[in-house]
Amino acid sequence: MRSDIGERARTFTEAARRVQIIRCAIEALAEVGYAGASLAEIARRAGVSKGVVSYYFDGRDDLLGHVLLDVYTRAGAAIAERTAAGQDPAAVVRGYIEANLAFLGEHPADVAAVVEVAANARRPDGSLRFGPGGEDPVLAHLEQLLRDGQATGAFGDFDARSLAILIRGAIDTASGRLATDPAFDLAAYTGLLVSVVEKATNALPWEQS
Amino acid sequence: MRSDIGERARTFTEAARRVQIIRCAIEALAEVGYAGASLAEIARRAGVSKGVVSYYFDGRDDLLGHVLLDVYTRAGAAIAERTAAGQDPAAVVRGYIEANLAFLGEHPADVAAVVEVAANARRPDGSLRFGPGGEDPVLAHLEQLLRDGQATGAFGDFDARSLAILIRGAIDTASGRLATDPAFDLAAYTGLLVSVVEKATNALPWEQS
Amino acid sequence: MRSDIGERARTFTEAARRVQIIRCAIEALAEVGYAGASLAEIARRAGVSKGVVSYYFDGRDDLLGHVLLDVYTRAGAAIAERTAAGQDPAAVVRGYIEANLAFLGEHPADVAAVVEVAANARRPDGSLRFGPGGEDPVLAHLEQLLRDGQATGAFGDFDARSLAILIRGAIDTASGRLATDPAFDLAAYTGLLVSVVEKATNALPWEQS
Amino acid sequence: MRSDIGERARTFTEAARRVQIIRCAIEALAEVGYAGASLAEIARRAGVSKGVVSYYFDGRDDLLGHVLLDVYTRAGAAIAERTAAGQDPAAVVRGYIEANLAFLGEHPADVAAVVEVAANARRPDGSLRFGPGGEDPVLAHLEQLLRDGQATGAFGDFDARSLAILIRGAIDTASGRLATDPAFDLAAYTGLLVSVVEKATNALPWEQS
DNA sequence: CATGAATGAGCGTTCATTCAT
DNA sequence: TATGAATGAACGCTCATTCAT
Repeated sequence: MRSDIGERARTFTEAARRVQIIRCAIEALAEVGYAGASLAEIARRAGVSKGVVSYYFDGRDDLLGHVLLDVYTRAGAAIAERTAAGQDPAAVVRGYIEANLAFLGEHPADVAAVVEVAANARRPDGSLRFGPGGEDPVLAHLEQLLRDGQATGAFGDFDARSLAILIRGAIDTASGRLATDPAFDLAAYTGLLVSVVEKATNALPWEQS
Repeated sequence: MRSDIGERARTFTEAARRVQIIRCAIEALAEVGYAGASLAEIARRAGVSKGVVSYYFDGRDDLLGHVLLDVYTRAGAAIAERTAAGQDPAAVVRGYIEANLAFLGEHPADVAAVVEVAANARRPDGSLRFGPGGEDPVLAHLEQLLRDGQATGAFGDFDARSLAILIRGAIDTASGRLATDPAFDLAAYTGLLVSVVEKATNALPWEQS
Repeated sequence: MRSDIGERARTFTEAARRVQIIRCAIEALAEVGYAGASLAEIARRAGVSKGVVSYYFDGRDDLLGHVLLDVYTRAGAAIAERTAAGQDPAAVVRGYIEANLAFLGEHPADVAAVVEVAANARRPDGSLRFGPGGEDPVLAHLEQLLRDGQATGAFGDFDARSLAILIRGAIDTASGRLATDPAFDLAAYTGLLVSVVEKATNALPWEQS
Repeated sequence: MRSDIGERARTFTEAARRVQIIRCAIEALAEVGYAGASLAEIARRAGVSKGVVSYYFDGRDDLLGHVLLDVYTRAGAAIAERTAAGQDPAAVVRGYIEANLAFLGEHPADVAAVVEVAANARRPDGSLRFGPGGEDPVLAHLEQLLRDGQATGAFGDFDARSLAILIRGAIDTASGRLATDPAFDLAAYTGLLVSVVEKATNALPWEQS
C-alpha cells in the first residue's frame, strides 16, 4: 500500500496503524531528534517491525511529512477556534498567540517534532523540504490577521509582514525553551508577548485602553 | 595533530588550513544542513581529501565545535562593540539588537551554520551537545542587559527573562527568514524589533492602563 | 537483531546463519589472521554482504567472542568425555592430553582461530580482552586435575601449577606446528607428551635421587 | 635511505637512531600489541615524527622484521654462551632451557614483542611472514642439541623432533604467563622444566643420578 | 636529516529500502 | 498484512605511505 496523501484511508484498522506510527514518530523526534528517529527506532516504539512502517508510508520522508501534516492539522484546528471571524482584530491576534502557546504547552512533543522535521528534512539536492518556500502559509495567515486589523482601523500603521515574522519567531522559540528549560514560565511568557503585540499594534499608543 | 582549543596554532600554514576547513564547513552546513555536511562534503568543498579534515580536527564533532566557537567569537566581538558600558540602557539594548541583526545580514551563512550545529549536535546519549543546558549564556547576557536598565530605572517593570527570550526568538527567526525569503526586509525588521522593544521596556507607559 | 548470548536463537534460519558466519569467521581467522579477518572478508567467504554480519552479531567483537565460545564449547565437550570422574588420576590426565591433541588434529582451524582471537582481541584501553586475566579457567582446570592426583597419592610431589603451565604450553604450541609444518607427527607428539607427563607425575620415582 | 639488512650502517648516529626506534617499537609491541603498535605510536614513543621511521626503515614491515632480528640476535648470544661445545649434552640442554627462560625473565618486553610480530606479521596473501616456513632454525637447533646427546649415548631413545617442539612450547608459553600472571614463578617453572626434560632424555630412567 | 602535510584505501558501523515468505 | 532477512551506499575514522620543503 502506498500512502497517497489526501486519499481516504481504506479501513479503520489501517488508519489506526498510521496514527499509531505517526504518534511514535513524534515521540522519537522529540526525544532523540531528527537523526535519532530512524525507522528502526520508530518501529521499536510502535512495537512493530521496520517493514510495517515502510508498508504504511512511502518511506521515511513520507512518514515525517505526515507528522507535519498531523500536527499542523490539530494545531490549526485549535488556533482556528480562537481566531474565528466576528471578533475584533485585537482579540483575534491575542487569541492567535494564546492558542499557539497553549498548544505548545499542551503538546510540547508534537511541536518539537515539527521543529525537528521542518528544520532538517531536505531534498536530495540539500534544499529544505518543508522550508518556507515561496509563500509560507503559516506566516501569511498571521500577516493577514494583522492586515485585517489595519484595514478596520483597529491597528495602527506598522509593517505587518515584519510584525508577523516577529510574532512567529517569539512563538517558535518557546518550543525549544519549554523542552530544555525547566524554569521557563509559559504563562508569563504568553502574557508578555500578548502585551508587547498589543503595544505594537495599537493605533494610538498614548490612549491605549 | 590534535585541536587543542585555546592553544596557539603551531604554524601559520596550519592555522590557515584550519580556517579554510572551518569556512567550508560553515558553507556546507548552511547549504546542505547538518546531516549533509559530512566530512566528505566538507573536504570536497575544501578541495582536499577526507583525511585532511581528520588531520586538523579531532573528528567531526570537534570541527563543528570549532565552527560554533569561530562564529560566536566573531559575532560576540561585533555585539560587544555596540553594547559597550557607559551608554544608557536603551541604547545598549538597541545596539544589541542592531548588532545581532547586522551580523546576520552580513554573515547569514555563519549564523545558519551555528543554528544547524546547535540544533542537531547530540551526545551519544541523545541529549543536545550545545543545547541551552542549565544556564544558556547568550540568553543570560541579554537578560542582564535588561535587568541593568531596570536597576537604573531607565526601564519599567517587566519580566526580564521573558522579554529576553522574546527578543532572542525574534532575532533567531530572522536567520531562517533571510535564508529562504528573498523578499525579507532586514532593515525594516530591525526597525520594528527595536521599536517594539522600546515600547516593551519603556519606564513611563503613562497612558497605559 | 542482537546476539544475546545464552538466549535461545529465535528461529532455525537465524541459528543456521549464525553458525555459518561463525564457521566462515573461523576459516578466515585461521587463514589470514586476526587483522585479515575483517567483516568484509568474513562476509565474502559467507557469500553475503557486510551488513548481514552486523545484522546477526553485535559487531565484530561480538562475533569473535562467539567464535571463542563456539570452539571452547565443542572442545570442552570432547575433553570432558575423556576426563570423566571415577577414573584414576593418571588416566584422567592422559585423557586430557589426548583429547586436547585429538581435537587439535581434527579441528586445526578452530584452534588456530581461537589462538588468533585470544592473542589479539583487545579492549579500547589496550588490554587483552580474552587474556588470562586473573584466574584463567582453562589452566585452573588442568591444575586441579593434577592436584586431584596428588591428593589421592597417585601423583608425586611436584609443582602442580608449573606442570599445568608446561602441559598447556606443550599442547598450545602444537596448533601452530600443525598449521605450518606438514611433517609434524601429531601421534608421535601425543605419545611423547603423555610419556613425559607420566614421568613428571610419577609417585614412585624410587630410583630417582 | 633504505634499510638493506646486512649492510653496515653508515654512521654511528644513524645506527643509534635505528636502535632507538627498534627499542621503542619493542616497547609499543609489548604494551599495546601488534595492531596498536602503529608507526605513529612508535614515533611518539621515540619522540620523532612518523617520517623518521619511514626514513630509517623500509616501512612498518621492515621495522618489525628488524625487531625480530634484534631480539633473536641478543637472545641467541645469551643462549650460545650456555650451550658452548665441550660440555656434556645434559648440561647443554639444561643450559639452553635456563638461558631461554633467564632471557625471558630479564627481557620480557623483547620476547613479548617477538611473539607479537611472529604471530601477526603477514604477507599480502595472508600467510605468516615470519612463520616457521619450511625449516624453522630455532627448532632445528634445539633438535640438534638433543640428537647430539643421543649420538653420544648420553640420552636415551626418544623422538628428538617431538621433544624439541615440546620444550619450545613450554618455553614460549612462559612469555605470555609472565606478562599476565603476577603470581607466575619463573624460577620454579625453570626448575620443573629442566627436571622434566632430564627425565625425558635420560638413557636409563631407573638409574637416574 | 627531519618534518608534517596530504593521500587513499580500508576499516567497522548504520540505515533506508526491498522483497520473499 | 506483517515479518525479518538482506542489500548497498554512505558514514566517521585510522593508518601506512609519499613527498615537498
